[in-house]
Amino acid sequence: MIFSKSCVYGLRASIYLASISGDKYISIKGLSDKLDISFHFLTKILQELTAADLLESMKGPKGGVRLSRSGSEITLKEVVVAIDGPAIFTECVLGLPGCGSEKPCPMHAMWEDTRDEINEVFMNTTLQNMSKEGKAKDLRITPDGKFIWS
Amino acid sequence: MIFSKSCVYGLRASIYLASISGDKYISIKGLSDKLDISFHFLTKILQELTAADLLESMKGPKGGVRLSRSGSEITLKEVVVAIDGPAIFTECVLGLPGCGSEKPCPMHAMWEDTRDEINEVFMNTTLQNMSKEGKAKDLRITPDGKFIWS
DNA sequence: AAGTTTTAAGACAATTTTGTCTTAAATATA
DNA sequence: TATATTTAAGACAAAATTGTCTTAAAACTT
Ligand code: SF4
Ligand code: SF4
Repeated sequence: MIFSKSCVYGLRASIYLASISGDKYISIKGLSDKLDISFHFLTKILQELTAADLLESMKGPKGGVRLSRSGSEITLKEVVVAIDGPAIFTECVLGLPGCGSEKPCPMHAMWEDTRDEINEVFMNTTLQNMSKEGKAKDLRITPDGKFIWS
Repeated sequence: MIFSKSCVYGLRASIYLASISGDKYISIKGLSDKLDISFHFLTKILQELTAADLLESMKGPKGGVRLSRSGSEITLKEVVVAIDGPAIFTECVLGLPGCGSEKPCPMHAMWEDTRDEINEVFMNTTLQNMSKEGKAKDLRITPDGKFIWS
């Protein structure tokens, strides 16, 4: 699996948050119901995104989380890096330490271009790109087909 | 991490085996020393490759493992699929079940091309490609720099 | 001010992955 | 045939990831 489950959950939640207009806080309970992710687990993941300043949170009634910037200003790469770290964009197949520097591994040449393309794609795609695409075409972001954009 | 550790170890060992000429069996103990991988763990991984008919094994003195075909006829993709399964070549970012079919996720469009490129690269690169490259340029396939091609 | 709702923090448990060890079976050699 | 060497198989342990639960702190409501 390319990304950890935490990362996938973080992406799903971020994309969904980007689909919501206004600056209201959305409760994590609501998110976890909608996205079919364990509430406490999702809370921990979103805390990482809050710590990375991608989300803002508010306690109490009317509290919850929201994007700290417009969804058009947050890239998928930022979300991935906040949860899984930058390895996928900088390292490679054999995962040798000190990659790409003086002594590469044999796979470096074959992998470098692909890795850079992954980097490009994730750096150039925003949460808004994904939420608009998903909403417009009514695409799912959960395993079951029950998810409904709001 | 894109591939599991088992998969990375399997790739390292396969590439090294492809660098050895002749049809001698190479002992797993020798491999594990050379590649700095736990002997028993490597044994288990190589058993998967043997079960997938990528390696042949022989017990007893003079026993060990060897490629079942020429390194020029075994692709990196075959090794990866044997250990980690085909998911990376067929699935995607959000890892939703039944991917790419009737109801894709919003990331499908952005990811499809990259995923197919990964597939191409791994399908078109052989163990011999990698071992020749590594041997010719004396590139490392282990974390420490002590590895020496033989 | 008191009570309710919600995130924060962290302890804890379950699962998966990674790694170790023991025993058995097969093969070569003496 | 007896012994040593090596893979096969699987039990077991350690570590990382994933998931659950409890308590505390903050913010709103009455
Ligand atoms: S040399 Fe290149 S391909 Fe090899 S491990 Fe390092 S970054 Fe990855
Ligand atoms: S729809 Fe495409 S990108 Fe989304 S999970 Fe399925 S294969 Fe991956």
